[in-house]
Amino acid sequence: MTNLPAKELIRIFPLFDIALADFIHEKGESKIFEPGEVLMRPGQYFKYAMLIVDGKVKLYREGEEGEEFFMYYLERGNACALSMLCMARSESSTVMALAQEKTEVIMIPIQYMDTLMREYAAWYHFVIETYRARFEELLTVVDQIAFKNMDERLEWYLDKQAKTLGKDLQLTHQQIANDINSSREVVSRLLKKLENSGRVTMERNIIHWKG
Amino acid sequence: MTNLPAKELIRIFPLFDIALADFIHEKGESKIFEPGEVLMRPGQYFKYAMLIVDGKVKLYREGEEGEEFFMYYLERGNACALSMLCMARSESSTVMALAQEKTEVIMIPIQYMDTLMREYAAWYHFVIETYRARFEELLTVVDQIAFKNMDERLEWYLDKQAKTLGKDLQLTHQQIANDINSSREVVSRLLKKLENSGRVTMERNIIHWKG
DNA sequence: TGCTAATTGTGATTTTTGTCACAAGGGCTG
DNA sequence: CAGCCCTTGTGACAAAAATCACAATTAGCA
Repeated sequence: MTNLPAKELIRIFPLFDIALADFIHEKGESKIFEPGEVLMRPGQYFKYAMLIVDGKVKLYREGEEGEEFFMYYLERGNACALSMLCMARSESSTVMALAQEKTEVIMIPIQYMDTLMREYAAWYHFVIETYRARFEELLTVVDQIAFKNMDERLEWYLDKQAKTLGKDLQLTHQQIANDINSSREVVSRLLKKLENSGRVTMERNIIHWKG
Repeated sequence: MTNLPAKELIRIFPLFDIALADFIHEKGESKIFEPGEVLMRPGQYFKYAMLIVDGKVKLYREGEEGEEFFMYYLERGNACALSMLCMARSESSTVMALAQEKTEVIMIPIQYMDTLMREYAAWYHFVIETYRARFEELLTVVDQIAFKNMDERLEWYLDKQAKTLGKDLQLTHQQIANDINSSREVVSRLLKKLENSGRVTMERNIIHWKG
C-alpha cells in the first residue's frame, strides 16, 4: 500500500485511469532510495516493477573491464522498462540503475503482473509506452556513438544532462569522460573549445550550458 | 486468415497456446516479401504487428547523412518489436527493415491488439519476451560500439552474421564496412589479419568464418 | 575473347582520439 | 596558514581509424 492517493498517481502517470490507480495505490509499496543507492545492478533478479514517483535515476551500461556508459535518466512519471521486462521472465538485469538524488519509487510485486495486464488496459498501454520510449532513447544513443565524433557527442550529452538536471551542471570533466567513455583530457579540450565558441561557461565542478 | 494451421503456428512460436494460435490463424494475414523488399522504413506508420514465419529480415538504423548501421536480424519465430511498440501509439518507425531473403510474415491488424492483450495471456508474454530480447540485443550493440575497437567489433559482427546466415558469408568488404560504419580499407586490412591468424579464409565476395 | 566494372590489396598521409607527463590553482582540513 | 588532494590546462606523443591514391585481380558480359 502506497502513501499516494489514486488521484495523485494519475497526476504523475497520466496514462493511468482511476481503476488502475486504485489498484496500484492498494498493492504498490513505496520506497525511498537515497542518493547513490543502487536500484538495480547487473545480474540481479527482479521481484518488482518500479515506477518513479520523484527524484532521478541514472541508468548506465557496464563494460567488461568496469567501464561505464551513460544511457539515460528516469524521473517522475517514468518506469523502469527493464524491471518490467525482466521480471516477466525472472531474467536478470544487464544495466546499472543508481539513484542520482533522493528518489521515491513505487514497487509492484511480480505476482500482480498477470492481473494488471489482463484487467487494466491502461496498464499495458503504460507498459508499452514505457518500452517504446526507452527503446527509442536507446536508438538515439546508438546513433550518437555509431555516427558522431566526440565533439558532437559531448554537446549532445551536455544537452541531455541539462534537460533533466538543469543548465548548471555539477560535473567534473572526469565524470563526463566516464559517462561518454572518453578521457578526461579530451573532454577538457573539447569543453575549452565550447567555451571559446560561447556555448558553455565553466567553473570548478560546474558547467553552465547555454543551449 | 493465414494459410498456417494453429498447430504449425505453435511450432514456430513456442510461447503461443492453442487459443492464441487459433486467433492468429483466424485474424492474421499472410504476406510474402521478396529479397530486398522493405518491411518498414523510417517515418512509416504501422497498421500491423509483424510476425516472422520464415526467411530473414535485416534491421538497421539510418544516420542523418544516409549512413546505415546494422542492428540485428529477425528470423523464423521472431516478431518485430518496433511494429508492436509503435503501433500501439501509431508512432512512426525509426529503423529500416529489409527482407534479406524471401520472407513470410503474418500481419496482425492493429485493431486486435487490445483484445489480444486482454484475453490472451500467451500473447502478452510473447510480446514482452519479444521486447526483452530486442532490448537486450540492442544493449549488446551499444557495448560493442561504446567499448570495443574495430578489430573486435568486426569479429563480433562476423560471428553474429555466421550465426544467422551460416559460416560462408556472401559479403563484400564494402558491405561489411557499411554495416559496421567503418571504411572498406579498414575492413580489408582487419580481415587480412584475421586470415593470417586463421580465423577466416577469403574468396572474392565470400568470407568463410571459423568460429 | 576481350573489355569493363566490381572487388580487393596496400602504402602514405591525415584526422581523431587516447595516453603520458607535469604544472597550476582552488578549496578544505588539521 | 601550511599541506594536501582534487580539479583543470596543456604540450608531446602514440594509437586507432579514416582518407587518398593507385595497382592488381576477378567476374560478368558484349
